[in-house]
Amino acid sequence: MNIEPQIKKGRKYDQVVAGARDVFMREGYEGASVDVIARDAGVSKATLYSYFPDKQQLFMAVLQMECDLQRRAQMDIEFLQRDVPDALHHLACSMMQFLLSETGLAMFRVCVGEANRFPELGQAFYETGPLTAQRQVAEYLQTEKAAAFLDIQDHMTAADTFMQLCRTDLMLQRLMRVSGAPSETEIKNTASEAVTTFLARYRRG
Amino acid sequence: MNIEPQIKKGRKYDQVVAGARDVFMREGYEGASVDVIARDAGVSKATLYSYFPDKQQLFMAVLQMECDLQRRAQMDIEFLQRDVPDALHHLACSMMQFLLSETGLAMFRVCVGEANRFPELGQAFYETGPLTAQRQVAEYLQTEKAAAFLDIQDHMTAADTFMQLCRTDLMLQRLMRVSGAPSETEIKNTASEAVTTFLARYRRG
DNA sequence: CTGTAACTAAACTGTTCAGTCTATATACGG
DNA sequence: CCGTATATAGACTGAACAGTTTAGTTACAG
Repeated sequence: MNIEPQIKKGRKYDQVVAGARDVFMREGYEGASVDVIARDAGVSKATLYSYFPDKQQLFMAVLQMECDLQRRAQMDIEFLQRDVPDALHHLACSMMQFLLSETGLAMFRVCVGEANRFPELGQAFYETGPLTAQRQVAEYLQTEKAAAFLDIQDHMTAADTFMQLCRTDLMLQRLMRVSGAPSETEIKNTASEAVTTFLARYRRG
Repeated sequence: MNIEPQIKKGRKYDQVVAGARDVFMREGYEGASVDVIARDAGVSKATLYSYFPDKQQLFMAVLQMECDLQRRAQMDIEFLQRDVPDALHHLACSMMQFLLSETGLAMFRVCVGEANRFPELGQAFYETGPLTAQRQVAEYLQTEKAAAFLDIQDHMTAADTFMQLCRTDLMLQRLMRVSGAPSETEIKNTASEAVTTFLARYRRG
């Protein structure tokens, strides 16, 4: 009888994925050696290979888990009550917080870097990550409250614009290792900027 | 006496860089083997190593050259005469054309993927690529003609917004290998969208 | 206490690849 | 036509690393 709900067989599954997550995010896909992953996960290589047929499958599992986590975290719906500009600002901040975090950047970096060699990887990431987020934003924009305030024809395009306005130069600089983690106020200012532009475009009347 | 201006010693320098360019852009940094580069460049491995001390230096040279090329190409100033919305549309199109091209994507992909292991690489790319482009846009926005039409406080921020509006979901999809090359009209539509939003925010009055 | 399933350390295999080296060939200035 | 510069093919070294195998250990159910 098991008390812990085991996602898959064996007690060390989570441990393996957690270790893999760390190493992949730190070193990228090619840079991460399976030996190091096993060591970091506190698990033997043989055990690792009893859970996953190969390195690529392991990586996909990590990615899937990471995207799920973020999706669940984003589902903060307390912000539906605020008035629209406020809600958008809140949304922009939480989006940027993730995009600019080490984890968010690392995932993006690895997927971008490896998309050529593993197209299914890039596609999986695109769908569970950015596309899902875009859908969530579009959904919000169709809310009664938002629709009363905004004049939008194509909700997916508008959502894309909004997200794009959150991915500013700040993100590029972090991606390219030009600068370190941005301050809280930097994020807030950028978010305000994004909301201002978005509202200039889509505010009703 | 040489007729061709040789950038560095030896007649095969350009050949090596050209070959390296192709392979790196096709396979990424790790994926590109030096043997393949040498073969593709029509040069022996020993020759290659007589020009460059190691793989990384070779890669940096390729990157530098590519950025220079694009910078020079962007310097199309015939568009200064058009009225502002037209000029912006033109600019957006030419920007997207590059960002969405195989070359543009490949450079971005490799730099992003490798920025962790080679921080100086990411920084070099950021400066010779996106930052330089941003400066050019900001410069245009300070033109008499543009300044008369637009109400901008912070030109670099405005330039960033403009560029960001050009890097839409289209680019993300291409980066992640979700879709193939976009059609001319897709680019034009997206550019129009970007210009509309930009003008909504910054048009004077 | 026993049997089985999961786990372990570590050696092993086969491959890939950066970078070196050697012995040879071509080109070109003087 | 000679001598040096540069080029060539391809063998070689040494390291890294994915994935396998083996022989032995732990944990736990019954």
